[in-house]
Amino acid sequence: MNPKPLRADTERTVRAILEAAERVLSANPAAPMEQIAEAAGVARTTVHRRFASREALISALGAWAAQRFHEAVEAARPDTAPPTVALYQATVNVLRVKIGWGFAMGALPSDAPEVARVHDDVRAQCERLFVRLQDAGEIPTNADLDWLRRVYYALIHEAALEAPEGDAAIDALATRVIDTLLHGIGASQNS
Amino acid sequence: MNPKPLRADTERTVRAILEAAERVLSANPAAPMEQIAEAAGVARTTVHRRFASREALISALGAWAAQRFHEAVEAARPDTAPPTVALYQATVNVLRVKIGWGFAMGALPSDAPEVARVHDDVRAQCERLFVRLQDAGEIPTNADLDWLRRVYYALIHEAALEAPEGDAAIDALATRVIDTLLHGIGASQNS
DNA sequence: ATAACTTGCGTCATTCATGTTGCAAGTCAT
DNA sequence: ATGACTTGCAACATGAATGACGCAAGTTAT
Repeated sequence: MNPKPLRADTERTVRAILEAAERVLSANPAAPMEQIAEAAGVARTTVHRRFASREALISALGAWAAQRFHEAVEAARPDTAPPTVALYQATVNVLRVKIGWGFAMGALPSDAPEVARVHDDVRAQCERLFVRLQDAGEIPTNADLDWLRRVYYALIHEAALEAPEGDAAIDALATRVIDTLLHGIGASQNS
Repeated sequence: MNPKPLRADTERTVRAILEAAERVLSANPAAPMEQIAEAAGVARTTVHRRFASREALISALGAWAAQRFHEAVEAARPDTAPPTVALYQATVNVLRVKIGWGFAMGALPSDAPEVARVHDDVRAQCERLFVRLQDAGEIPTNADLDWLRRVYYALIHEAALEAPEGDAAIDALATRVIDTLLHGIGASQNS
């Protein structure tokens, strides 16, 4: 997909800029390019060299996050692994990405068709997984799958705000999300 | 609270501007004042006459929405009505406000202490209501009340995106929110 | 080692949003 | 009806963000 492999130099710079953009813009979506450059430890002109315009940077940020999102779901093998396992693994993986790239994933008006395509793909995978969960008897067959998916996204979004560090904490978070999704507030599940 | 009662003229203009700001900014938070003025059907200078700066307008918008939010919860008598009734009524009322003032309520970095105070008040009312629901046996006593409240907010936020018109639709939405909150995805409650 | 590339810095042009003011015409309250 | 207030319009001032250059110094790959 990349006809010309980037120089090691360049790649480091691009990554630094994207990470800085996530950090700065999540605090203030209207932050000027200069703040992003400063946070990335580069000159403002360098940002403009890598990303022609502010819009291009935002767009690239969205595409980058969408890619990580897609990888996170793929890694859970939602179409082949046992559905309850896949749901748990996908939750953990997506939580990780969302904690680090929350702005780029959520508060971004991504009008890019390429990004929309990835999100549609993930949505389709999510819905297939829910159907598999229904077949396994984990979800009632009369459940509204669209509402289910929206609640699932919303719970992940909410949980990611806690932004814990350790693996154990993220496991606990994922467990809580799935518990709440399937059984609502109340006693934790004893499976 | 208002030492000088506004002229009928002025009040209409102010309301039109606030409503336009909600509409325009929810579509594009960085929209220039001119777009807001246009949407309100007034000249740009008039907006500046009523609100000294952009920041002042945003702040007033947040304060206005916070007020409606507070009224919505108050009207449900959360401290005196039977807790399940209060929960339902508060959900319906807040959904109404949130549908019309979603931007001002949610996507607003309200640093104003006055607004923060109102939100804190509502949060306290919400938590008292949850305790009453625990006492009534509707919520397990081992529930994490903070997580519960955050999920409740998130579900209302998500439900409000459907933005239905009729009373019946909002009733259905509130029922779904509470059902999901208490029992998770699955068969609807048969109370 | 060398050729190609990248970066930082200073500089400049341009565009755009914001905020202000004065005045004529219209609206409101009493 | 009258005095006070509000609005639209046009014009102006200002500041900030964006984006583009060229050049000297440093880095990378082969």
